[in-house]
Amino acid sequence: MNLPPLVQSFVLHFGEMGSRWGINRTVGQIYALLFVSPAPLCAEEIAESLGISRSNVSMSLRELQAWNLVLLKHKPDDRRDFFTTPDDVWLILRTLAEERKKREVDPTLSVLREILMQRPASEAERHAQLRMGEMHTLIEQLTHWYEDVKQLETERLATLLSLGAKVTKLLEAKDRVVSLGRSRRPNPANKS
Amino acid sequence: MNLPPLVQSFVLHFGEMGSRWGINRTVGQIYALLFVSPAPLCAEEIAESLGISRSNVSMSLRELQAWNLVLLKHKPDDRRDFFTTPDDVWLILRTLAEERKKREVDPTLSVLREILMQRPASEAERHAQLRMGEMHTLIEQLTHWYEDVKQLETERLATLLSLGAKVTKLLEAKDRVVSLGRSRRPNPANKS
DNA sequence: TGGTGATTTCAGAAATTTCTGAAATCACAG
DNA sequence: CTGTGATTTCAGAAATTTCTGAAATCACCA
Repeated sequence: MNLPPLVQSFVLHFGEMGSRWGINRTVGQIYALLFVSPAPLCAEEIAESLGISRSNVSMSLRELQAWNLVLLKHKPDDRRDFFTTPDDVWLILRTLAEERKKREVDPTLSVLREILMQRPASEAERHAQLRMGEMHTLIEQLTHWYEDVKQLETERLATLLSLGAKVTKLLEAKDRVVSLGRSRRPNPANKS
Repeated sequence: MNLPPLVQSFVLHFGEMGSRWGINRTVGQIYALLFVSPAPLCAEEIAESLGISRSNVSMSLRELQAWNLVLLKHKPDDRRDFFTTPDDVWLILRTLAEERKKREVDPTLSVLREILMQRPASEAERHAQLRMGEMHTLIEQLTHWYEDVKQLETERLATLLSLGAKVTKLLEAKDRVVSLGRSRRPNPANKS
């Protein structure tokens, strides 16, 4: 591997991290390299910089493309493909979230739903179903929240983030104002 | 593997999922099994139900303990250890978040900070640092938000979730109220 | 059509991770 | 102490994942 020291530390760290996720080391390294490169790189350059085989690069790029994490660029009069990452880190975050949801959350939800449809044949199964029901409910709540906030423009999303828990203060205020007298359900956020 | 069919599907799915995360198949399966079991299980029973070796169970339980994901129980007059998961799925979620942060986010932040301290020795390094700076900022924002909302009681957290993007409506309302007479253009980032 | 270079595929090699059984350790009761 | 059973450790076996080089494919040009 033949890279400026700063870049090298970053790339190596992402390699490590990659293997701690589902992604493998090489994929992580390639991504990191593309992320910090001032200009798009072609496969050959990547193989060169990271000291890995050309074919490995090809397979790993394919993986990254499946994740929608890289962009393809072309230079005039050059038929090689060049690769980058999107500039906007928020966009990268969104993509990551979306893809992980697709691969991890959605299949889990569907397995849970399927199991919950079935009729338990024993006491053990009945209890198991209850537990899975709890898990299912939780995941659905999280998913709904995600589907909801992912619609927000980045600027609003950032505002929301920076407010953090302080929004609950707002909620209390709102409850005081809005729900004079007629709250249907005992709502945790309106201790008056 | 000798389990009621519903439980078996669940356990197998979590095994798959486990390997898609950093956790390995067996660890995922054990966790799933404990999660749905009506009563705590001892290592022997786990090995038995999943058809894996006793020593494998021992190592995997140790891994789960390192993640704070299992609880140890004891029966009177029995010196074996029995294992369960917490009842409260929200608590499980919190633990998971905390541990993943500890293992994935914190080290990344610290690598980034370290790199950002250094003085770039070339144009390429200068650009790389800029990019890493963007990433660092984003991760910090997310982390702060997390540190903030994780303090909330579960009930409040749930309320917040269920509101989702609707809180931005509140924010707008608040902006209208607060900024009466001040700047015309409501700036989303002007919390006092 | 054949030539050129870029890219992908894929079978097997290499590396890594996971799993096991045997031995070691531990905790406690007699 | 000594015996008993539970638990952990760990070296090597087994399984899985990752990586490579050679061959195949592709896209374009003349």
